[in-house]
Amino acid sequence: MTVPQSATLLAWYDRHHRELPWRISPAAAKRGARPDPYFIWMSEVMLQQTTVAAVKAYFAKFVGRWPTVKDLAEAPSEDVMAAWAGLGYYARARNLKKCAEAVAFAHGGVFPDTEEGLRALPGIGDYTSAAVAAIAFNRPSAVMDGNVERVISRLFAIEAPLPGSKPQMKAKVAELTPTDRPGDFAQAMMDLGATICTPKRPACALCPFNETCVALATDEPQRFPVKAPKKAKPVRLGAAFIAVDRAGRLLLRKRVESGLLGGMTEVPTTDWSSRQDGETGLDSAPFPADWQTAGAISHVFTHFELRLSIFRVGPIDEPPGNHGFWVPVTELDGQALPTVMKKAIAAAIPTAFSTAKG
DNA sequence: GATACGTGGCC
DNA sequence: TGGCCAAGTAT
Repeated sequence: MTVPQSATLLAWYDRHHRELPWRISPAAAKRGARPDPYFIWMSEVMLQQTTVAAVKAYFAKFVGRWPTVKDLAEAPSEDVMAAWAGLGYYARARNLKKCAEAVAFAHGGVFPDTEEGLRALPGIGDYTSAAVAAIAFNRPSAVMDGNVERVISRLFAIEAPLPGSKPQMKAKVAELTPTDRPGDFAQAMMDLGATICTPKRPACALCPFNETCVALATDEPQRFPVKAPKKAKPVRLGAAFIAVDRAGRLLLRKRVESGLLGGMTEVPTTDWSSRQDGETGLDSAPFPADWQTAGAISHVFTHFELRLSIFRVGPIDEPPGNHGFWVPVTELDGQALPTVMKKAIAAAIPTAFSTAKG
């Protein structure tokens, strides 16, 4: 055998597949069973750029609270955003809701069963449309995520850097994908990448492809995939304001629907680039008050690092004017607070969350 | 094609 | 401990 065969991988998958809450077993799939497309879609959206470990609790929470796509479509957006809080990439949650509404109200509650039909829905791109088509509907789509890129780049020792080499790799995936059991094949490639063909220290001795892998035969597998160099992260500075009234309520705001942390809840802050190092930002407080310093936090986003000076005041009488909405400090868990905002609050009110981070 | 978009875990 | 990484999509 000189080239990789799908049957080799499928035999490995039969014995070494991961058991995950949204999956059915390969034995059941062979008997003709299919998983719930709603579960597969939900898991795939949550898993975009996110680890299985982080997704599990959120998946259980979402399908427990909204067992069908219709339930999710009819849920208030604020509830969906609050349930997603902490998982990151919040455009996924906004699109999840839009997609559920499209399926429930424009497709009769039934997911499209083709890659093209799925691709037209909000939040579903090249990867997710192929993955849902293959896994939920057993379509022979070429499924390529970061795991598959790593496996393919090593199997064929592809020197061209990502992302430019994606079309070349996708052609290899399409060539390998079988018409029999394409859903299991897609999941097998991802399981292989996640458990054997790992970024560092791959377990090549256990790999079903170790007799045909060009990188293993001629090079260091962990050198692949070759990637374009990354850009440096700039630092942005700002200040956050923690105001508590005499009733023990915290002042919050809702962010605009688009962009960074779009649609999520925040504490009042200055903007995050104008302040020069050394200034306090107090002149940008939401209202005049006896603001006290309460430390600082740092938070790393995908493309910049944010350093926030924290100021607090209270207990105070509610100031005149509309500055947002006031929520009891004991009820913050029901809010759509992203992690960076929980850090800012915890810096000023250490008891605000049972699991404060940062 | 380049850029915006979160978070937590690992070494 | 700071950089890297994890089942990408939208614009």
